[in-house]
Amino acid sequence: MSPDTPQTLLVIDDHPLFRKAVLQLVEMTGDFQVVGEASSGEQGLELAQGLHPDMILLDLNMKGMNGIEVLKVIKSWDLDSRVVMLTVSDEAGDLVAALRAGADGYLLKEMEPEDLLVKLKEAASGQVTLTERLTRLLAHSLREDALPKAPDQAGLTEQEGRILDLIAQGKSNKLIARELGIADGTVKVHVKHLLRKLNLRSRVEAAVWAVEKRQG
Amino acid sequence: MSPDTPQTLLVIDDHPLFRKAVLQLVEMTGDFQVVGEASSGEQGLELAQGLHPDMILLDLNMKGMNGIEVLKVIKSWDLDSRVVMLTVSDEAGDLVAALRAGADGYLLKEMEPEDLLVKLKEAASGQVTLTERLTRLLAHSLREDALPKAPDQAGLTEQEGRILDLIAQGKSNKLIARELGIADGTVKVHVKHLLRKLNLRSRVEAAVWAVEKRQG
DNA sequence: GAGGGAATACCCACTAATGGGTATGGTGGT
DNA sequence: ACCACCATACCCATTAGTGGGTATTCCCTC
Repeated sequence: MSPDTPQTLLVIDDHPLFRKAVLQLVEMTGDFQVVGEASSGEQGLELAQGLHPDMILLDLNMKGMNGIEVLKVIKSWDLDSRVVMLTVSDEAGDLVAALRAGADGYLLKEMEPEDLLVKLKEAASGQVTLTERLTRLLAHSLREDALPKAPDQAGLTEQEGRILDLIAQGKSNKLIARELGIADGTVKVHVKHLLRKLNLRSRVEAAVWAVEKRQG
Repeated sequence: MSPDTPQTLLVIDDHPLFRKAVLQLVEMTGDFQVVGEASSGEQGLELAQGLHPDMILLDLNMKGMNGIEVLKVIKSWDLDSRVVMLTVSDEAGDLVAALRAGADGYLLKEMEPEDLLVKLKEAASGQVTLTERLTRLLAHSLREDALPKAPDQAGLTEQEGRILDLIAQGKSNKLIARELGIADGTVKVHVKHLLRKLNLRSRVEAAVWAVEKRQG
């Protein structure tokens, strides 16, 4: 946490030109010292394990192992290297995946070099750093996540509710039909309707949702 | 989206002193016009429905209906009011809940008044705004979410355990295949095997069983 | 070192189950 | 009379589950 001693840095990126650019940028100021460069995920893992750098700059899109896989392995080692993802992707999914896997930062290559440096220092001091736009992406993706998880059972009719219960017991349409004394095809119609109302795609999703709601 | 006309603002907070402070702060500049104040969630809902304000400042911790409940109701109405949560809580859970429920911002009462104003304007222009520290909290809570995954179902191999987990998330064989990078015929084989080992008759039963075990 | 057994992954072919569409009737309530 | 709910029927495409077979790898044992 002392900003006095330069932080050791490992750069993992399969684009040599980019590695060189980072190296130049980062060593101009005295804040970081690049102790290693890797041109692939596999090589990066070796170096990370050998060098225990304070920080690792990790490209997301690489040939061979992609950045998320590399990140997971590094985090599973429990070194205390901070790992910042650096990528051209502004896909919400990639961002969420990276954070779930334990990334300490997620920055875009298209950033201004000065900003990049600022963000790196933030990450070095233990902060999680995202760009403004990514923060928005994140919030947005959370909401998308939330939609299918927030079905409103209020919209279901009694019969649909009963059938949902039976689905949540793992029963097939045929069994449900027998239990309710109605035709097999009728059950299918009700299932179709309740899936629509709950905004779900299959009886398995319905079962999972119902069980989680029942218990959670 | 025009920053020319002042945005109408509704403040919902059960602390009168705080409402007054916001009112003063916000009306000093010409950016917002407070068109209503509510001292409870219930009253806030009435006013929101009647006034259709451009923005709603909503306290999270209130007697009676809490802020999240109020937020959900407002968002279910599909007015196009932007809602910014304002709270003393820096609990990650509250933050995530607010974003999932559709909050357009989440700010802390302990912020500097000037910063608050800046953030409000950001939110007014359609951005999602979080403070720096909250961004970190968010990232952290995502990681916590990621942890609870425990295979090791008795008798199941690793792969079978992984696939059972995915079934318990409601996924189809095709999706599972893509996620694991294997053919979907192979997934079927694993499903067949795990159903046998667990003495179950369908993936729905498997999903129910896994979810119940996970939670109960 | 040769077998045997698990685990993984793939293939083919076949049946059952599921989900979507459309359509027809019969209720009961407003 | 209209509307929501329920029940049924039929058709169609996709998905899921079963059975058989082949292959490779790794590990254990004789």
